[in-house]
Amino acid sequence: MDNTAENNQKFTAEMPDLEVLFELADLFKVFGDSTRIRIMFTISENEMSVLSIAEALNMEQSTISHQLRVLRQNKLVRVRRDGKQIYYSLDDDHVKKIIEMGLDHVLE
Amino acid sequence: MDNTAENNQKFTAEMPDLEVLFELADLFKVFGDSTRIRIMFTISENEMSVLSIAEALNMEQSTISHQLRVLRQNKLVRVRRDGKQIYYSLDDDHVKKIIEMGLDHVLE
DNA sequence: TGAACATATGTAAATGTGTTCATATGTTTA
DNA sequence: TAAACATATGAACACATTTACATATGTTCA
Repeated sequence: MDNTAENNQKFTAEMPDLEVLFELADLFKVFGDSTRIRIMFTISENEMSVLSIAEALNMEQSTISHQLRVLRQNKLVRVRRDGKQIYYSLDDDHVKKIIEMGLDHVLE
Repeated sequence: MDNTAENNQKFTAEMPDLEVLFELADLFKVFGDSTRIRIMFTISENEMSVLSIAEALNMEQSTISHQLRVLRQNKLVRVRRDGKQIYYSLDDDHVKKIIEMGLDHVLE
């Protein structure tokens, strides 16, 4: 059984509970903002402090902080404090894969 | 080179142009609404008419029609007219895979 | 052709979201 | 401890989104 068939089988099972569908939509909502997408790209290779991210994207520190909170709440980033700075990085390869699937669709 | 490494390489390449990032965010925005997610599940196995979808989800016909337009504009559904009815189905396995990746994250 | 049916669309109301400004919280170091 | 710095948070505004209602458009068939 190849990967595609496996995926199809999984997908075409019964529709998940409404609650799960809401969670799913909420997850995608997080990816549905260009600032958050840019943050995710920015911290995809190396962890970065909040100010560095803000500078890299040329946006307000508070804007980035607000959006990092959304990413945090949805468990999409890892957080590490070192002295005054707080470093953010992407949580796992899962996140990258979701973005890649989207990129594939957009770029085709 | 295994699949994961391949994906990482693709992902960690330079950040795409701003324009692409906007498109990417717009794509995910489409997945970020529970009504549209439910529609996508509903038509994932068999094509369905607009009214059937509306009945299946117990929502107004116009609501479904509005959301189907969003899905259409983003090339996520296929459309086929047969007489008075218009049948919608998911466009490709791409779409299913994006949803599955999301489900994996939500269900873990 | 006209009535009946299926779908699409315009509009308006309610709700949600992103950003900024001001400020609070937490950490370091002089 | 106080000043300086990094980050987080509350509030307000502008803007976007979802939905429902009313109605237009398009198709069939009597």
